[in-house]
Amino acid sequence: MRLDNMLLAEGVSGPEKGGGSAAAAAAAAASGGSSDNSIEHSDYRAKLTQIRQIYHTELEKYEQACNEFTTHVMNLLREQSRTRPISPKEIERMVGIIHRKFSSIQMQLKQSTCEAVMILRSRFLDARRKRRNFSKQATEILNEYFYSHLSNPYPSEEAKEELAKKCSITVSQVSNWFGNKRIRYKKNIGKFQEEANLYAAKTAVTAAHAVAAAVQNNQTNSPTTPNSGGYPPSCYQSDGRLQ
DNA sequence: CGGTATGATTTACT
DNA sequence: AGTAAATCATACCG
Repeated sequence: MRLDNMLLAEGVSGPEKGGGSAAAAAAAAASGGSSDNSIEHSDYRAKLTQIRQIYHTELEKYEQACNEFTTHVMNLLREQSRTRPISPKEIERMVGIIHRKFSSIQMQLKQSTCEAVMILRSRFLDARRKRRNFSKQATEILNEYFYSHLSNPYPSEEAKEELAKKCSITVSQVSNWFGNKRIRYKKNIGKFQEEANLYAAKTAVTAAHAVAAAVQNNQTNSPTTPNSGGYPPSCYQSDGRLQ
């Protein structure tokens, strides 16, 4: 039936103690397959797990109640069997009725669980749709990286992960940011000149500090220029592609 | 309120 | 798979 499939797909009625994996898969599926799950999704997963737990405990309760009630009725019938003949067919019929009643109750449980999941999902999607600007600190870090790698502002996967961690955002958000930044910078370099100078100066200062520290440590290495090709905004081209 | 900045999504290309 | 470019939707600010 429909509800069962839905709950199964949502990881609610799947492997009972499978842990987050099923829920994570469900979350990934819910978000349309884009598997950028990591941070924001933990909240979603936690709530889904909660729903699943409630669902299972309730289901078990109903199951137990059904069994109890069945045995109770059986006992009653057995008692009655002393006064009047009771065919096995009648017993079967009674049990059938009871089970049907309880399964209809379970259906209600499934339905409300489904509703809860749907609400949770829509909230989750809404939260995703809402845009929040990154913190000042995060943009600071991202800009620092961008302008200090202006000649090749394409962070590797590891670099993205590190930036994501530093900024407490997801890796795909870092990718988005760099995508937007690259295109917007290229589109109007002039508008970003001030910002570029600012961050160039900032990294220069930190580099100077590093050099000073190195000198103080008597490490007379030649200061490896931190890749910032220099102030001229030499527009990056990704290997052979002219702007 | 209107304009701009900005994060996210979509589309197309390689 | 990763990116450019266009576009969408919202946040932010005067």
